[in-house]
Amino acid sequence: MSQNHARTTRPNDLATRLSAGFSSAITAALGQSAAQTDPTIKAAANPKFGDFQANFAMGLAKSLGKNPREVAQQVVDAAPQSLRDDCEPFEIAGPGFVNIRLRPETIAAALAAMDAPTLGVSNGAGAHTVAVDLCGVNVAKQMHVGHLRATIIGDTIARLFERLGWKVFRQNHLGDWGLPIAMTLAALRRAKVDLNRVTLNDLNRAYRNAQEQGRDDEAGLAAAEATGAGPHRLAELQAQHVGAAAAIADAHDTLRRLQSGDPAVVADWQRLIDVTMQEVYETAQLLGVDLKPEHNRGESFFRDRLAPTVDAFVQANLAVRDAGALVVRFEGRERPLLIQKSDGTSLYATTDLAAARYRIQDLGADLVVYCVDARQRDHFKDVFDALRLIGWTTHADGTAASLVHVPFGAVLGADKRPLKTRSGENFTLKALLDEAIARGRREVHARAASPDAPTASLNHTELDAIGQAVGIAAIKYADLASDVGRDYVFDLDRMVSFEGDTGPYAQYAHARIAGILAKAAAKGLGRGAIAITEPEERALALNLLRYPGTVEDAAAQLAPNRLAAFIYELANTFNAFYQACPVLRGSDEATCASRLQLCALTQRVLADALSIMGITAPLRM
RNA sequence: GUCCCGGUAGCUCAGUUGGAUAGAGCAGCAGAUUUCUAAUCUGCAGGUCGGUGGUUCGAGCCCACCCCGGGACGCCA
Repeated sequence: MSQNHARTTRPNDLATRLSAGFSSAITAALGQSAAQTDPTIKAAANPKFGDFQANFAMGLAKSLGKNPREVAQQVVDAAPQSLRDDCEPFEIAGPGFVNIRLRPETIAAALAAMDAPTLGVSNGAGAHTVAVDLCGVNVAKQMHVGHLRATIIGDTIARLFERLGWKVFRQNHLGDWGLPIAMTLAALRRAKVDLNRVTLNDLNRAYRNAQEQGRDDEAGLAAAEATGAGPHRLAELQAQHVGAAAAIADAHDTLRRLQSGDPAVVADWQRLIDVTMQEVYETAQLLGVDLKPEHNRGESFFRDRLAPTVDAFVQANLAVRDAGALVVRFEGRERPLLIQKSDGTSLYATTDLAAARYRIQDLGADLVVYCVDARQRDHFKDVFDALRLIGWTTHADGTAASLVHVPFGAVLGADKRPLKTRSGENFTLKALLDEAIARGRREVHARAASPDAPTASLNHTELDAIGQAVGIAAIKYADLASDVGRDYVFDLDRMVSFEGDTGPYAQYAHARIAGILAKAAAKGLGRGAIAITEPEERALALNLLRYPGTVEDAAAQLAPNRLAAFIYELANTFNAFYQACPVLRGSDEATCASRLQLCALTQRVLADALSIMGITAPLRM
């Protein structure tokens, strides 16, 4: 599951350096038999234990039949000079922990090394390729909260890999083909609707109506007959039955004409896609998500690959007929994967198989990530297994691609049930975003009304822009900050309350830094070498140094919440630093220069981390 | 019925190779402001980590069983 190729060796990383130092110390002290022991360097659980701790001694002592504290002492005594130079004298504590406190010069040097355009994040220069399945909208349907998650989680994962220098293919697997679209298209054409003047709302309504028209209420008819419903009700249901049959026949006819390339039908179909996608792109832009027409790889893109896909499974004897349908069976699993319906048409699994093959073999993806609703867990498990059975996960050079479903949970309302409007419909994404932006703007305007607020001099338009950034950050951060696999309650009050672990809190820390740097620039104050003296400076510095490793971990684990946790910690330690360590007032020139440098680096890291989540950081708020 | 995911403070959640006294935020209480942006900071209080048993020097984490909640289970996607 873990994508280890997202991790690289960073010799400048402090934990990496400590780990290497202790490894050689262990070998020197205890011989080759212990050479494979992981020093297990971790950030200290508590600042009073130092900056890092090494936990190797207990396990090692166990296997050697020795006292853990003695083992720790032996290893510490054998520490190479480079390790001694980096650290204060080691302490052995508790059952055998080695407490590690870095010398301030070590921290300062590491910060100086990090002060490069990359901020210490390694750049694989396109050595690896990932395809990220995201967004997944359906043509003629409004985006709702489910698409919010598929879109922003996918975009963040894509950005994580981009930041690490991977070649990234965003894949928007549109629902733009098949009977549902044909039903909508047929209904619109029957009604002679002018498709040059329709909005997505119109399409959405047509889609719903078409679905309802097509719903063949045989069960209702049977029940009505059985319970002796009145003749009026029976006639109604019979009419519905007949109407549904006609609508479906029309849809099938439309689908056939679409598939055979009837120019008029194809043009109308394209128009539905254009109307839908225009709004999708607008929403993506509003959300700070990189999603454009070139990322479209919808169902229609794979339509000519479906038959060959089915054939390949049949040829390989992996698909068998069952009740007229074609299924792939798996060892030790009851549930088969259906790849062709009994009427000979294919279904979503078929498209997913074809799409995965395309991503691996045509795009050359080493890793294929699916940001899709958690309810499709079993589906992807089956699809992935089917792909492995037929061998499509292997590249021409024999290397294997990894397939990972990032299942995300539902967005719930206050009642802990899937978020719905009062009338029982899904909230459109647009409505949610509009509300969040309105809230963000209200807060920003309210604050700007105070004469001594830094934003007091800004005009209405400028404040609106900041408010929009705040509102969007509130929603995105709240979504990305918890484990994506879990459901969460959509509580706008909490998200835009601007207190605690929120996007606006991080933006605020960033704006505070920007304020200091602007004042310093106005006074002509320069930056200088960083010197770590106060505990708040040390805490901030150590957090900054964790950034490259955090980006790699978040990518390797496909876990945006790791990045969010880092952002919160950084904002938090900065605010504590801000409180305790004056930068511009009451500090001597060298301290001021050092702290300005620390501020500048913090701002860059904060902005960089937020940018991976597609969140903008205003200079004033 | 089978399978999957979850259950950690009043609420919302962190906690990945098993490590010291289980951490945050919100809500509550007590403090800090002639401010480098108080959308902040400091402190206090709050826990049978669903339960039972097991493995281990050591378990929120690993194993077994059970309880509770949610979800998925061939011709929708």
